Amino acid sequence: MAKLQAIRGMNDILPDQTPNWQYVEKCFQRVVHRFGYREIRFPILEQTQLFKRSIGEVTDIVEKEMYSFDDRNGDNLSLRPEGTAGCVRAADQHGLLFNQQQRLWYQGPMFRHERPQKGRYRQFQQFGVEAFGMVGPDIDAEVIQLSAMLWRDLQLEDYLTLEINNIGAAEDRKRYAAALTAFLVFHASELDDDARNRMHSNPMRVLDSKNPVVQEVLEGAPALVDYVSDESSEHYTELKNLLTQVGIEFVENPRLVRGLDYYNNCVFEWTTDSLGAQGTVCGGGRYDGLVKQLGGKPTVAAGFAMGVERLVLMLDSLDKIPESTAKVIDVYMVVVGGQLSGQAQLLAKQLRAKFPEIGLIAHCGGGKYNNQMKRAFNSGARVAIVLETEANAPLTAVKIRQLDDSGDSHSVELAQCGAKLAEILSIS
RNA sequence: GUGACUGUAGCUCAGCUGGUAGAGCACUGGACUGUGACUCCGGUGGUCGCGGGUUCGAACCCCGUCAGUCACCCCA
Repeated sequence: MAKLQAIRGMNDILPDQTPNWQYVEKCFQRVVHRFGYREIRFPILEQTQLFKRSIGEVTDIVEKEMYSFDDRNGDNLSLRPEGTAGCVRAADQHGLLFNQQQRLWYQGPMFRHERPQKGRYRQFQQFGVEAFGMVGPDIDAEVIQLSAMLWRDLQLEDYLTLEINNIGAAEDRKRYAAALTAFLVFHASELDDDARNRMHSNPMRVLDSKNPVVQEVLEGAPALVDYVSDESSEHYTELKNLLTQVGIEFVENPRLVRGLDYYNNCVFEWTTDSLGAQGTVCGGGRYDGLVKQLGGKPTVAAGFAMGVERLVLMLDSLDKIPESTAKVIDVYMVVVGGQLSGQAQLLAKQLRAKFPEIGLIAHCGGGKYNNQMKRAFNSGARVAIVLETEANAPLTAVKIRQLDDSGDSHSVELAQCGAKLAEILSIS
């Protein structure tokens, strides 16, 4: 029988890595709190229909990347491929949206059946914010500012670039798409297969083709800007002013189009060149029509999502994770001789009760002094408490040894153990 | 979904043109040390990703499959 292993593209995060994740998660929670966003949690599984209607029937995500299946009732369900759809569904279902303003954040696993690659996995962690009920560009600026502040806290600001674009309203895009398709059809012979395949179904996706030949053809293509309404342009201009006022640098990328259909007006991406092919760490924008599209009362919205794996990868490769992140224990209790087990466990219990904040490992499994001391050092503990007696003699004193360079060792009576420990660790 | 490369002990890897698996680290036993050391001696540990095929014989050749890595694609 074949060895059991994790599903392709789904990673185990081992104890050596979890501190890095916790570091990122804490940073995010701190930042989000600063802006007054509240957490919302919603299911990993939803009706497939939700994603089809929000993300778009002809997007790659829905067409070929969703984990969909019929459950025992015959309902077609999907593992969520992103967070916004579920967030909107939950918020609307519970009456959080109509005539209200909401600032929400979420975090959790998303699923997309893609070929695994660096920074791209079939189960991946996303972290996102969604703001509902605010019309002006100030909320766009706010969510961007929130992300920028996270980069600052994570010391990544020098490695990320903000790209923005105005993709206009849905009607604007419809007119533009028609014009673009006409252009592409005219130049079809100069395009690659990929672009030809997409020029009818989703012409705007051709814009961010990486093929230089295609890009050259696109030089002469109609520009989206020319099809965008005045209202939309004003919104965009105002957003740029706001970003400038709060000191956030950006580059305008007229080719920036997002892969999910619900976006409109201002969209943005934070990208890096330190991650290989998966350069986008965070992406978002406005989606004013989505709530209505999903059956709710019209409610404007803006938000973004970021890939936590990519952030952790970035922090790792740039060596931006603080040393202290890996939380180690403080005390390792060395227990020489099986007859001391009971007393060791009792002493450990008392110390843990007395100093709830310290981490204490009481050695289990026997073994000689040398090996236990070795484990004590390798554990990262600051001190070792050594329990050892002559054969069958009662335990009346312990040795507290500092595991730093000093190597100081103190012999103390059992009753004084706690006090001495507190003194050495400078705790009360 | 397409392509390239990779898959040998817990870890890092070696194994020449096919002849019944090796090193270092780690772990562990002992010697020496008033004691995480150093040095020395010994030990545990591998169905060579999995399944077929060719061959007297395959970790090494062929096919398939699974997984990993990177790129395309797409996106976070």
